[in-house]
Amino acid sequence: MPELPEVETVRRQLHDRIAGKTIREVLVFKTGREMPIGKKFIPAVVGRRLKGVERRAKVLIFRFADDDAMLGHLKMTGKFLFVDEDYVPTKHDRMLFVFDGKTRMIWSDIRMFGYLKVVTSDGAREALAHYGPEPLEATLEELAERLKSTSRRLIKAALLDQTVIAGIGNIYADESLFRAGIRPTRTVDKLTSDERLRLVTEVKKVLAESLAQNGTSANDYIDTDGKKGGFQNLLKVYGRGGEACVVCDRPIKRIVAAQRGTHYCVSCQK
DNA sequence: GACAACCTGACC
DNA sequence: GGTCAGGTTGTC
Repeated sequence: MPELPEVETVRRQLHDRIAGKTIREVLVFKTGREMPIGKKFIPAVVGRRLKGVERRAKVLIFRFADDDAMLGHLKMTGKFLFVDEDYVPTKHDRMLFVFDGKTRMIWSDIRMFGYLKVVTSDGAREALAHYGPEPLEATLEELAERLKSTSRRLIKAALLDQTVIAGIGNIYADESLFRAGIRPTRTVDKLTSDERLRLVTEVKKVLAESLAQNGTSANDYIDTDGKKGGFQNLLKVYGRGGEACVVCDRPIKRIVAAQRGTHYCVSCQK
């Protein structure tokens, strides 16, 4: 599913529902390449109390009372879903977590790219150490400086690089560039300091606006109640190749840049 | 940088 | 049959 606004929406819901609760039971339906842990996983989590659910970049951190953690990445199609007792698992469900008070949480993942893994508090710190600053927390100056250091790459590639700035993905990279009036194919070293500042300003704004809408359900993102976000209705270029630009009416172009589908307006973005 | 890989499904 | 999909990682 997810970029920062979607993962943060899920984090808040998870925290509200399971913080303070103990994992009583785990059923594993599908393991997969990223989860060879198999037998070790269940005893590593069952009986442990969750202090809360945190987020760093697109990673969910299920923090146990002793500061060890279960790290979760949804990749493209991962979902957490709270379900009733009579819920029947589907073919894409990977695990069921049963918490205190009959709270039942499904982890499903159609494409099986995601992972859950248990780490110590040090292990969590190490696993998350390489990420760039959180765009909703860092200052504009900090964020602009991060872009400057990435030199001659395409700006689109730099925005997608989690070690430069954490949490931006394909949707918000395209939307930020449109709002800033910058073509995705420009190289970072060719941007003026004014453009870098404008771009990170729009990164912050678009992420905050999407978060306020509980994220974007452009493909199959849903929250832990199975509900869609609302920001797909406010996208200006992502997924709109061939359609008219909302500003100038000329067709939005779709190209491949940084190996990802990339959408921009030839006329509004220089 | 580009590219393949990890996987499944939807759509043309 | 081919192409595409909110991600990441490891190869040339």
